[in-house]
Amino acid sequence: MTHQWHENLPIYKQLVIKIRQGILNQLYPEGSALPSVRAVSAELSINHITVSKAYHELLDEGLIEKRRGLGMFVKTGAKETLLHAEKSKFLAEDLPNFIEKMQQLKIDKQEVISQIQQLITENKHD
Amino acid sequence: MTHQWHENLPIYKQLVIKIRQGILNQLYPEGSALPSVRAVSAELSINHITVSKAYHELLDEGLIEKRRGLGMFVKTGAKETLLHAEKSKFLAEDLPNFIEKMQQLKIDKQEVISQIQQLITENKHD
Amino acid sequence: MTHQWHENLPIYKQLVIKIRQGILNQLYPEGSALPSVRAVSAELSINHITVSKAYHELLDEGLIEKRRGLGMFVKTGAKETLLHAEKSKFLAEDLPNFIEKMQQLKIDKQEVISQIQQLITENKHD
Amino acid sequence: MTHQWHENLPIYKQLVIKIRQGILNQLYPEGSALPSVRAVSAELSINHITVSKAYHELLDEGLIEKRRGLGMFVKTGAKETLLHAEKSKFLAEDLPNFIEKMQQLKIDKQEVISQIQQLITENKHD
DNA sequence: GTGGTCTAGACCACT
DNA sequence: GTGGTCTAGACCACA
Repeated sequence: MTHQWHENLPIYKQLVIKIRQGILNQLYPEGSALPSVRAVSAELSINHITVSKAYHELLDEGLIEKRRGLGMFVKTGAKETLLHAEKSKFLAEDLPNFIEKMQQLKIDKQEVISQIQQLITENKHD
Repeated sequence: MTHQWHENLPIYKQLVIKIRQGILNQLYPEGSALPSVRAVSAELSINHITVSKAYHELLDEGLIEKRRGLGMFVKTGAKETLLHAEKSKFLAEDLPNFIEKMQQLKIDKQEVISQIQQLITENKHD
Repeated sequence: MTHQWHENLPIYKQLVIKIRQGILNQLYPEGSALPSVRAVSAELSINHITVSKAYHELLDEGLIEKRRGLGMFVKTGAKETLLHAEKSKFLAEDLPNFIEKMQQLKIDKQEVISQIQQLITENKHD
Repeated sequence: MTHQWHENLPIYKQLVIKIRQGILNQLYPEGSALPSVRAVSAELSINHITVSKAYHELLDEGLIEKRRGLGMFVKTGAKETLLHAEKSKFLAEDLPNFIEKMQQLKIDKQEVISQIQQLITENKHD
């Protein structure tokens, strides 16, 4: 929310975000192996070091672990950790920022609320 | 590698945002002069080139104008222009992003809505 | 003590160690600037990325800070932090390991103690 | 980038160390057979090649020998050889390193000496 | 001037 | 096969 200038983000950072989402989406379930550095670098046509940098960031966040000679694996508990962290951040930062901006711009609250209601009900399958 | 893409906007960008808010808040009413580059750079202990860069960005956005020998002034209509632009951006980007994130994290919609209701009613001047 | 195989350490890691010592030695007093990435890479004839990696590790440890456009600076309190951390590690890991090894190898305790006494008194200027 | 150069010795190296200690401890007396590669790899859930690598390192050090069709055996004299080698290394490397670090961190020598005295006397069998 | 990112290609250690 | 490190050289954003 705060700064969604996703475009100018360095490639490795975009990768980090994509993988984080993959963990949340069960695309990479806990215990599963991430695609190898080489595989990703080949698939996306980017340097392997760039991929490695992304994986290291996830390593530092404690979301994945290295098994030597085998590759990178999603840690057990990673999804929960992530969900928790992002939820906290959302409630502590994004929500207040959002509301503050809404007020500053004198956006009609009813318009916002109805949009939220509407979009939520559309995806009732959640 | 775990680094700052949080509040680490470039200084000049932070300045731009602060001044934009100043225009919205009437801190810098239309027609008024902005503090000189020298003054700002001294007060914030930053390079004058950084300040200059911020002012140029505002110039390019058409929010302020240079009066030779006198300095930078807020253009008439600046506030309206700004309000319009930011509102559009809010509705087209921030709101959808916000909602998407809400859903992805399965945040309870009622909690969010009630927070919005509450904070808005506190500031009855809406 | 544990594994002092300093040789096989990657260059960037050796650099990290050298700079940590520099901070302890007052070679890089708190608040002072570290030599620029380029300067170091030129002086040691190593790739600038390698230097950067070392600086990042110190950044992550909270020993140095980046001032944008200006370079890397030793944080205030860095020396104290370092000293504390290393002392703790020494007492909690190195000392016990040392003693355990001494016993396992049945090294004469008097020999060790006298060596310590001797070497310490030689450097009385501490 | 803040990573593991702590206890993250390669697995085969950890094995080598463990077996060396086993020889010193009489867990593997001279002339006795080491557990088979298969047995070790199964017990520790590691690749048999890793185990093999460890055994080869011990072979190269002359501490064990291969008896064709029977497996690996601790050589006669192995314990003595080991004790000698480790003692030399301890006195030539570990002790000086230890003392140097002690001085650099300005650790009180009396504290260290008394700890040594104490822990040694606890194990009166010295 | 500073650091940050990326590429292309090489070599190494571990399993 | 896996990841880790390094080089040489390029381009960019920030101050």
